[in-house]
Amino acid sequence: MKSEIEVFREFILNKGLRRTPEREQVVRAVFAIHDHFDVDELYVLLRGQNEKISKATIYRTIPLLLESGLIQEAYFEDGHLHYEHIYGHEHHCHLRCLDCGKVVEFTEEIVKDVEEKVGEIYDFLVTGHKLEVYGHCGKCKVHK
Amino acid sequence: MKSEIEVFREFILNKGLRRTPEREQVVRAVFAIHDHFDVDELYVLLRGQNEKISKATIYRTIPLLLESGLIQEAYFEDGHLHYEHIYGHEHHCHLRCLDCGKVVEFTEEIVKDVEEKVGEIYDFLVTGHKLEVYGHCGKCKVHK
DNA sequence: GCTATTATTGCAATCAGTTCGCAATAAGGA
DNA sequence: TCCTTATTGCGAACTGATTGCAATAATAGC
Repeated sequence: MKSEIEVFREFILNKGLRRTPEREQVVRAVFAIHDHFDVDELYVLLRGQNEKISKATIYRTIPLLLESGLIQEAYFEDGHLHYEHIYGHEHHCHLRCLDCGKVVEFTEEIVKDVEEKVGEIYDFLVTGHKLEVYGHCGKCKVHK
Repeated sequence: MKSEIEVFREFILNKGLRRTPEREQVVRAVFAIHDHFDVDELYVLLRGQNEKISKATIYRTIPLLLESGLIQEAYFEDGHLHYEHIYGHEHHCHLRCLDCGKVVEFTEEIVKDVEEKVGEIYDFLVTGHKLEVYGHCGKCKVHK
């Protein structure tokens, strides 16, 4: 299996874009975080490694990562989007605690069937889904 | 079944808040739009009816509508959240076209089972879910 | 390897959506 | 009817994200 950097380089090449150290730093940071992240976390991580990268560049790199399929939007919270890397990971859904914000990942094959069924009914070429289940986690639900 | 205004009034009363014409205008606007909406659309609608309401008040009313269960967040797009009224409507999911932005609503009972199952496994008190299936609609997929 | 072309970067200015401070207003209890 | 204080509207402020521009650096052609 290709590494994420290889996938990214192929993508960049195919699009006729340029391979820059800044973009690859972002790719590495994204795959160094094994959790959901936002732009600011990437920025802090890279700056902490003495990488000289601007936030604007990170913002400009995000759409490339989305388009190349390396990351996807995970959820919107605290006024901005959070992402997660998906390359090399099987698809999963999120279970979120409305009180403490804890997020658990789970997989559910049956949603694939829903995708297929809905796509047929409404004549869509379905490419994916996002399922978020929410409620109150074990710790938080005792206070309810 | 209680009307949305009645539900809202009860909520306001229970919270010890005050019943104001501005808040009720927002409730009416929300239920006058039979589609997804954002804050600006509410504002334009209300202003078009010569209602003198400020955007700040609409922003301040949204959390009340969420908490009272009259509306829910539908999706994040174009840099801001979009909502939909849910009181009096059965739960539904969204099928979205990634190209033209078209949104189709559908219902899928099976997701309820997923909720239950996942809640048990991870010890969550599940209160709801959000499922968004995306792809390319009939019109847009021909260009792919 | 060198040069020319032009995509990319960093910075600061800008923009859009949302929140906040504050004085004026008005809801609801006494 | 009066009093207390929540709510409103306004504009300023804030935040996340985008953009214009000059400097830089990646690629293609020689």
